[in-house]
Amino acid sequence: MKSQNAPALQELAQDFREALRHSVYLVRRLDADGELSTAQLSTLKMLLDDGVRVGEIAKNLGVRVPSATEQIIKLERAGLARREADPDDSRAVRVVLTPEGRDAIESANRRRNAVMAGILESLTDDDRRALAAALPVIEKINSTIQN
Amino acid sequence: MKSQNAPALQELAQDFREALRHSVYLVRRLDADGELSTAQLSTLKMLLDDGVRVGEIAKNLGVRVPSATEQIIKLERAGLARREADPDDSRAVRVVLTPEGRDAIESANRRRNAVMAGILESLTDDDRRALAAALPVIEKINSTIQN
DNA sequence: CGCTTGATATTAGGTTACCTAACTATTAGG
DNA sequence: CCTAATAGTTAGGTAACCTAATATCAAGCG
Repeated sequence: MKSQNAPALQELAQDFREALRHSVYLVRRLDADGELSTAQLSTLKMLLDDGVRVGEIAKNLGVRVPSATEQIIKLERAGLARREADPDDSRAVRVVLTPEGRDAIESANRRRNAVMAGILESLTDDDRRALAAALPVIEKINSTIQN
Repeated sequence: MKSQNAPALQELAQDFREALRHSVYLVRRLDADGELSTAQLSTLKMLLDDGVRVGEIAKNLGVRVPSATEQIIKLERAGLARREADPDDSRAVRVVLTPEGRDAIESANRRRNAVMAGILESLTDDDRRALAAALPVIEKINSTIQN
């Protein structure tokens, strides 16, 4: 079994990487609607559990702390997030969503989900089932970024 | 059935977009090994069918022509690709891989596939099966970028 | 208590990869 | 033949990442 799995693993790795690499461009296109950039939406979504520290945002996104800071400053200037002092640790900063930020997530998602739904609509039921079954797996793989 | 599918479609679109957005960061990490950037590997791979025009590369990647030109110039300077005059249309340019370019694809893929295979190894057989089943679907979705 | 070590975040400066607009060269159609 | 469309490049700008350096604060230890 091992000797049968080993080559399949390599091939799966190759094909999956290829698919993800292509998806990078798809995401860019989907997000190029002038609402929120991919990076800003990703950063905003981190704030849905209230009061997140900058370092955590960076870790969860898989970027360095200065990159997270930069995004947060942009979100703050746009009125979508706010930085507050951490009561427990005055080195730290707690980033919170503003109501406008919450709305912005909603709005960007609505529009982009509609576009994606339009694409998914052209698939077969089997295709959609296969996709749905793989999503938890993909998220499991994505979560390895945090280490 | 339609009325049952409609909400599921929205939810699937949302979840899939979320997964892909996260994957953007995973791909960035995987490709941050100093070999070839994501953009350069993607551009190089376009050249595997020999003699591709700049406009086609751009279209297939989902970027504008000047962005493709920029990548091609970098690849050319690195000795990985070459631009040749199109015999049929002297406005056009045919981009071809050099042997070094072919090697570079090989080498970048080998290393990164190994990392990805390591991640996939920690999954269950069912997970890998689900992932494999979804890959053609994802590529089908990705291919909508060209329009 | 005071000092050093480590952690948290920001600032500064640089790179990559995209974009639009403007330009050059060539083809094709009326 | 001349105008309109097409292919590509150049110029200039922006977004999002990075590393290195800095300022602040926390925590442990002599």
